[in-house]
Amino acid sequence: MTGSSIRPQPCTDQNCRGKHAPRERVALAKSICEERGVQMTKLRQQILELLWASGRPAGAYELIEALKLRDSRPVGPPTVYRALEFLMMQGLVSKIESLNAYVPCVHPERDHDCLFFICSDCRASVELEDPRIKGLLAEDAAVLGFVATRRTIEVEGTCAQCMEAGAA
Amino acid sequence: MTGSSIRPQPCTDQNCRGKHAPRERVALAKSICEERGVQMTKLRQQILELLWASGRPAGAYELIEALKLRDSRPVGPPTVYRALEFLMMQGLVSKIESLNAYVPCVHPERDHDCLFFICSDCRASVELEDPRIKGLLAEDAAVLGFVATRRTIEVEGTCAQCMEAGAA
DNA sequence: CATCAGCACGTTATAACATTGCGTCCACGA
DNA sequence: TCGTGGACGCAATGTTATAACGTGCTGATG
Repeated sequence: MTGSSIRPQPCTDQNCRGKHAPRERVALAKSICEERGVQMTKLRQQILELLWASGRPAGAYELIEALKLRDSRPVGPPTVYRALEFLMMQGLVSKIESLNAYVPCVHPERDHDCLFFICSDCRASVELEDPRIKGLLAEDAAVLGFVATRRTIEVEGTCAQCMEAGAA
Repeated sequence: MTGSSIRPQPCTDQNCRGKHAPRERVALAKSICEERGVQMTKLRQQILELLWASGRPAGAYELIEALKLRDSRPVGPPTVYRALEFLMMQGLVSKIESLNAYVPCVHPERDHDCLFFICSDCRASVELEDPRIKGLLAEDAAVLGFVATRRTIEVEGTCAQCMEAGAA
């Protein structure tokens, strides 16, 4: 047990996804963009909504499909990738590298830098923040004289629900 | 500073890549396979050697090219991907997800679970072990009731050499 | 010895993910 | 009114990864 000092800030309990209404998160994203003087266009917003609606990491081509279905809007890959890039720049979306998929960031209002737990079974992902890990990474980087710009931390495995289901 | 307790085990100093001779590491890999009763075939060994020779993360298709050049041996993508999968299973190679590229593991003899620092400038990567981070991840996973099987920790940025070069 | 199982690897095709390059439209300010 | 810059449309292409199926070797067993 390292059970001392600073605890992780997992949004108080572990699964924010259920707690924050997608609409509210999208509204928050819009206000953030406004503050920053950048444009939350219709396309960008739709993509963010789709990601929130999805409940699990979504690939770019899934989003293309979804946009086509949702309002018969045919968009090409570059369009979607540009929108995703914008959303990532703004910290509203993260890419899960090990899945080549994208998820909405639960706390764009805070400075992110997230840690993802990804269930190989149900394909869901949970986002967590753990400043202690961030600290250790900073420490290790300092030892190497390395100046970090981006961190990717992904843990694959089986989530609690799937463990139970599997055990049954 | 968290400068107490257990320190990372970065192979004593930070950049093993220079210290361990590729040949010796390949030999080690072979002996490990032998112990485990799995086959280090010619192809697998060649790929491992190429990765060691490369000095930086190499993509699967780069390896295909290299094999073609090296001994006019034309292999298809599935062949290379299978070999890489084997090497990863044995802990001899890791995939850098954020680059879609592969690197040889410096310490297959130890239980790995590595942390990579990747320079966006020179494209080199440095592998580190930090048991403290592993511990924190385990702790966070436990809180979620999550059973982890694989960890991906990648830090992108600029390495010390490139920082200096850039500053000049 | 025949045979059969297991495996590594070969081969073709295709899926999945991502980018380049260029053109158009539109809002906004000079 | 014109020019500028950002966002998007679009065609083509590049890059990464896998599916599906076939072949050849090796080693165990009857």
